[in-house]
Amino acid sequence: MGAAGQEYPDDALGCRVMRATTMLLQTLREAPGDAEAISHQLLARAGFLRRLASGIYSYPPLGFRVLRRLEEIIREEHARIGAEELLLPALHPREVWRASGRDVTMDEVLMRVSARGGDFVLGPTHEEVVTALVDEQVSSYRELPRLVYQIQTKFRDEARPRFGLLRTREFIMKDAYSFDASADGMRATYRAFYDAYCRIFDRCGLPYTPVEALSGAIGGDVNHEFMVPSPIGEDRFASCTACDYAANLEAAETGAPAAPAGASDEGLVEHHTPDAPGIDAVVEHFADRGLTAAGMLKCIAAVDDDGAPVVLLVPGDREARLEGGLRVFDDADFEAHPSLVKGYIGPMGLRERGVRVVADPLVAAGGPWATGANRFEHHVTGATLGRDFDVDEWRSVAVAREADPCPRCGAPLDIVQAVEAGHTFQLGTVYSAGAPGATFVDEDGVEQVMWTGSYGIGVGRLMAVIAESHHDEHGLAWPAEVAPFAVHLLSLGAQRNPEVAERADALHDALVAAGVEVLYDDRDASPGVKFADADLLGIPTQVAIGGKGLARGVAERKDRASGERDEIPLEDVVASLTGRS
RNA sequence: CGGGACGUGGCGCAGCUUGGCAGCGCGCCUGCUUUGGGAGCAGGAGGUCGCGGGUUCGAAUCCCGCCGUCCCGACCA
Repeated sequence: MGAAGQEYPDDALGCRVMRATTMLLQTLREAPGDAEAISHQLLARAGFLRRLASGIYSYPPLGFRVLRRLEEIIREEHARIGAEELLLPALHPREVWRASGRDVTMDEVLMRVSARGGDFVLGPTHEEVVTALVDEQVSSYRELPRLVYQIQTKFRDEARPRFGLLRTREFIMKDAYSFDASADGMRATYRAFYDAYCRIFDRCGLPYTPVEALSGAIGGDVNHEFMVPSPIGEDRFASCTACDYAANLEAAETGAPAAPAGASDEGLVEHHTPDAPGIDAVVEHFADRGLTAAGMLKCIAAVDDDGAPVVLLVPGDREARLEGGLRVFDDADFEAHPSLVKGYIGPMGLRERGVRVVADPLVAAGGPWATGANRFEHHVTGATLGRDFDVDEWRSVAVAREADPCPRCGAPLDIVQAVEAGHTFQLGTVYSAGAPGATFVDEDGVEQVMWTGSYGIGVGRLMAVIAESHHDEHGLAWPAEVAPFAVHLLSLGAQRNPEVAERADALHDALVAAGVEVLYDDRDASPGVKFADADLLGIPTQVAIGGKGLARGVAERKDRASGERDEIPLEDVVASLTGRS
């Protein structure tokens, strides 16, 4: 055994605690009862994280090393596109959020703090702060573009933290922000970030799909989510089985449906349908006519950006997609528009009453329809497009389903459950033109507004997603680039065999000297315990030194991911692990 | 915020129905024996049974209130 307190050089992560006997690490045979997701169970069992409170986690050294690895990959790829790292305050004067209006729009997730200096917000994101910073320091087009990023803890008062690191109240986030002199510049910068993101996720060993997304509360136009398929995903996206079309289900369109059904001479008939405000109740009422939900026309009343009423039409067995700006009617809206009867809306005569009608193309392919009669407790059957009602605008507003046609090529769509691991936005001038604002003087001496983008990756979430997709029944199996150590060295039976201890100690020292990041399991534990823990921790390469191998002058090596084993002559171990064989 | 479940040593759980010395497995400490895929024996440490109140001679157990945690839903840069 090496002398206690012996000094070793710091490794690449600035850590010299590499012996299991001196590391703050406890593995658990059983997962904590509050861990549901497999990633959460394994990360907790292997000692990568500990829960302090709901959605708040500590990272013991092993987990911290994985975070540092992820950060290093992110730093390298950001450096490649010329982005500079900076650090921003976590504590923001509440006035900053009042000025941008997001104290209202993000009200529910803001964590507020009062202190002697006044009222503060724990930053959930930093667009306002960084925009103000760049505006102060940049005044000329000559200084643009500017690309900056931060890696730091952010806070959101999540309604429901879940699945371990997937959704937490305090989380480590990489956020980047870009400032350009023109829309074209912004688009070029966006492309650079998009490519950097692909490299980052590739290096993390993740199967990912960039999907088109809605922009949500952040605002802006073009944006992509980087999705990793997973059963714990909170999102779903549509993905074409033939071309590269992929979009979040909230944004996914579908192609034109099959040819319209043959003409029918069924007349429009009004029926008394007491106590049947929903699709299910109406279907039951007309059960003897063979009506199904697919034969009903679902009519959703909404209000658009300008406050004007819109009715969306989709088949009754479909969900309607409310695109940006549309808001479903509340009770006050129904009072303001008495011609739209809650629970009994039909498309007939709406245009005449100044209500815009937007229909999914599926509506043209079906019918005649059963639908609301615009009269309390009455529905109609036989409603036919062109005869009984018309449509102002045809648009894909039904939520896509498995096997729906792709909007680009018509091939069937897959629906995939996934985790959003990263998100890139072209913000345009949303923040730079408003408060706090960011402007510069162009080559003609005229003041212009900067064109901006923002680009986020949840670092803790990334760790969970990698664990989710890199494990087996024995434990974790980290991809090489993100593993906490490169090599897990196990001494077997060192207590009773001094030569094993000597050889293992010497090998540990030699590996450290050669710059190999090695975790040395020098505990006085049985071989079974060490093997089981090694498989649980998931360090890519395991090297075992034991009496059996020693007798033949070899160490045994196992590749954690594939399970493949081989033997290496002791004198060749360092060379083979450093790639110099 | 709505629905459901659960809070008992570091971790996993039993005990609660029917009130009567707080238990089991893992982990931890000491000793001996073991030793190539989560060893055995012996001894030991560690718990205000989530918190507060009530009922009772007596409450982990029954009643009331609160807090916390997880799951489903709503929400979600």
